[in-house]
Amino acid sequence: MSKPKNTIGKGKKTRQAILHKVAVLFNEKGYAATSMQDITTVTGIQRGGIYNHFASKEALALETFEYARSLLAKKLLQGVSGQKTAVGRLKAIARSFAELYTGNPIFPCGCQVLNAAVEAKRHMLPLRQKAQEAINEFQDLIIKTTLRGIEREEFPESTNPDALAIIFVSTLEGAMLLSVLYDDPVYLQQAVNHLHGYVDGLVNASTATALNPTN
Amino acid sequence: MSKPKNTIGKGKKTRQAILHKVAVLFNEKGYAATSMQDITTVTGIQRGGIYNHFASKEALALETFEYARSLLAKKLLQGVSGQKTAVGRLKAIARSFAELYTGNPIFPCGCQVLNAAVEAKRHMLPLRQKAQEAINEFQDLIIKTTLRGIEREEFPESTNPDALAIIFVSTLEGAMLLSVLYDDPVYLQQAVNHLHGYVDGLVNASTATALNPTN
DNA sequence: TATAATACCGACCAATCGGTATTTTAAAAA
DNA sequence: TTTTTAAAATACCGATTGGTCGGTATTATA
Repeated sequence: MSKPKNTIGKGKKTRQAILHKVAVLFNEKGYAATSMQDITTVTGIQRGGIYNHFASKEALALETFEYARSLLAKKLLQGVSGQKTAVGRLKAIARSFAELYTGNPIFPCGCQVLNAAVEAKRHMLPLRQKAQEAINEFQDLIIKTTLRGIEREEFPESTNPDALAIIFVSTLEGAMLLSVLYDDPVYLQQAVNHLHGYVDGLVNASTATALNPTN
Repeated sequence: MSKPKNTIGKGKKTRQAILHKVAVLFNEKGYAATSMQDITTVTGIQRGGIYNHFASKEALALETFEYARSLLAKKLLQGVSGQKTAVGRLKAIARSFAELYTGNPIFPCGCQVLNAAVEAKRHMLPLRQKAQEAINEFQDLIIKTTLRGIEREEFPESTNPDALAIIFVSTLEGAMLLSVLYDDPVYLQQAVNHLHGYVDGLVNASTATALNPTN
């Protein structure tokens, strides 16, 4: 009656389900505080089943991080895609980032990148490296957007894209931390307002002193 | 030959030593990833000796947090004390915060408050609360300094102290995270520059639009 | 249908976990 | 000194850790 179809993997399906549920779990509890027991509970799959898909707890952590990172990056870019001007895109980046962690976020308890960066400081170097790469990617997006804004003459030549990227990432990640800590979106909102005003300030001022290279 | 003096506790001395060394350890590895074994190694004191001073691993974590918090707060205030104007004090707060985590910090691997806030999200609620209180204290310092600046007419009446405090804390904590993640002080330095320019902007502009209440 | 491959379970492992009770040692008081 | 008290070390506990492995469903290929 039913063509079995070449369903590309039924195991891949559960593998994805594991990735998603464990990504949520790791983000809530942290890697070290999460036991394999917790993982079997949240996935409904026993130890043997988990280890059939992933070589170790650490390998699972690295894959969940990658899974969450790409998903969040996709969402962020979606929120930016509508904008045509560099100013609009930069503002959308801030707004879209804030929306990732406001309301009903895909992954509660804050940004995976920040959480991973904090947990993987000296040990778990592979995860630390992945966090670095994720931030690099975020910064590159901002830098390239800013450069394009300079080309389009939205921003003065003196604008420093690297410095702007640092301020963006720092402010957004810091505000996200506070919003999670107090369970209150006001911190993220305030950060978005601040960054919007900051970008506007670059446009209006023909002599942008704030972003000149100072070191 | 030697008066033993009424040395108020020799146990208190080792207790302090434990607090300091374990505060460093927790900040580097995190609470969950640190075992009592690690603690005996770093302190040179066996399990029984540790539990003679602290009721549990969690109690030890709470006390080390409090120890580090008060020590860092003291250092921060030292860096601010020389300033008389509100502008000078706000700038000193940013600079002094950055110096806490640059060069040879007392506690490597970043800010205890941020680290605790990340690790203690849903579980370890007591630690989470302590992190909230620490941030409250930091914000209050900035808010009160700003209010004083308004009274002294350094800042226009329209200045929003709460919003300014949020931007300060967000930017500094976020930049500190990046400086730890990349092991590069440039992020903190850039954040300090940005905040200094931001404060200057408030002074010069009689119509400060960026900080108006927008929600 | 028979056959092969995959997915999953659950008992089990040595090691380590946080914590306790007891003993030994050192310091303080008499 | 002697006595008393506090601090540190030792030995040990039950529970849990991440991980393994043989066996068994389930699914895909034919």
